[in-house]
Amino acid sequence: MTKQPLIEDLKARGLIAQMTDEAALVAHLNEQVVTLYCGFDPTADSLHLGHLVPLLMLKRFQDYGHRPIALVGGATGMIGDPSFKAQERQLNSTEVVQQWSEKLKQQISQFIRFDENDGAILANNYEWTAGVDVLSFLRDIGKHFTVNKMISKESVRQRIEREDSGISFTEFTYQILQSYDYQVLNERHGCSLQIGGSDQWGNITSGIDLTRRMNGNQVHGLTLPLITKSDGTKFGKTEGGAVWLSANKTSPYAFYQFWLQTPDADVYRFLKFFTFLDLDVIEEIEAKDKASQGRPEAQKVLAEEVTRMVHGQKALEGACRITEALFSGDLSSLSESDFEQLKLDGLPATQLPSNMTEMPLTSLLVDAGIASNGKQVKDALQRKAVIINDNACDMELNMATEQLFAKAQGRYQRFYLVKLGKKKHHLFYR
RNA sequence: GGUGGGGUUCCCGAGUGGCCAAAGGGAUCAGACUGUAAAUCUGACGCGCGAGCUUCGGUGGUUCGAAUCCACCUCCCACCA
Repeated sequence: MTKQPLIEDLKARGLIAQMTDEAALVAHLNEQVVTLYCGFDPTADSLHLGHLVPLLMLKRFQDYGHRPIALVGGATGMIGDPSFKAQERQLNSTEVVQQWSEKLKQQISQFIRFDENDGAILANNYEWTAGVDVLSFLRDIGKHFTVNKMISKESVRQRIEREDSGISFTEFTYQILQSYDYQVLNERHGCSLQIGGSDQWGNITSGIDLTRRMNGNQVHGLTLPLITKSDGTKFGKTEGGAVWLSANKTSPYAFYQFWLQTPDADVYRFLKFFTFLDLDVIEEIEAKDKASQGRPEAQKVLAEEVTRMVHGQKALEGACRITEALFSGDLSSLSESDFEQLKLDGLPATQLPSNMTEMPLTSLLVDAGIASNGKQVKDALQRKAVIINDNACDMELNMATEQLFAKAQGRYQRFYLVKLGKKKHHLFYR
């Protein structure tokens, strides 16, 4: 296989924001199997899309023969990274952080091979941080940091200079902890490269300094760009908040839909960021899309690739089945078992309550989670945007829930596909 | 501990006795147009189908009436000690 050099590929994909001495790093990567690490702090019980790029980055390195260490921040997660955060964070309890750490470990193992002899390492910094006593910490580690330097970091500057917020000593110390990780990993595993989001640059360079001072080793750093959207809104968010990698928090179907709705202006960039497709393949797709009128193929490719990677082939097929059924427009072709299958595939579904006499349609839909409040439903009703089994409803029918969901109205007497707007679908059944 | 400045609906941010469910912007949702895209335009945006109900850090008070005035408390920030 004639792959182009790793760094060249990463550059071409737009995946590098900053790196320490490029020539030295390239040479280093060419000479040997490099052990590199990236940290993931447990700030929730699942990783989300923001973590995906660095995670895939580890895999990219692994595919090129290097050895990744995925570090779960059981210790750093207890402290909270202040980097570019406007406000002090709420501390989580030890138990919660540990629980979350376990969840992250499981997720990370889906992406990176940890099973081989010379393979990757899954570590938790709690292991070497929890037992350090204060005096040792201050004398052995703290002595290598000057406050002057710590204060001048761009990542904490706004917190220090801001009028309306400060920074606790706890969070201020974060960079020391992360630096310590690098030093320990260098010592134990010969780790010589740390990667992370571009907000991590300050923490990474701190760690490089500490490693040089304590271990006498010159190590490297590389950061990835922040993923932006062309319209300036935040990437990775939907109505319901973050898009999670856990199927329990974001269903494969919702995940697939998220990618399918990628704007044209972003989709080719995202293909480079989030898939392992070769660059010339991506270019080919782009060229083809440009040549053809109408709807591009790229979103579909993106959605398929990423959903398969995160949730697996079976889940992808389920997501496609739902998509096909809901957006092809023809409900009448669905058999009774098709409906059952949609339910299994993860189309949001709710059993109808037994008594709907007094229940407005708004309440039913809000309770099912289709809309967050009745006003949205009301608005939709007024615009005839609520559709039950192909029949548009209006405001007059709001109190007629019982007859709307009467047996005779149901497909096979029991299925009701409710559409709110063009994209929100929900299955009711009895 | 002292002095000063703050805490408004998801976010930013106006409002300083009635005209305030509270300007404006952002985010979000829906409609038109499209390609489940973008841009644009329109509407919604505390809760409730509705009558109506509950908000402006907290508690009390002044007043016919308070987000707006007073007291106390609380939290945040800056400077000084």
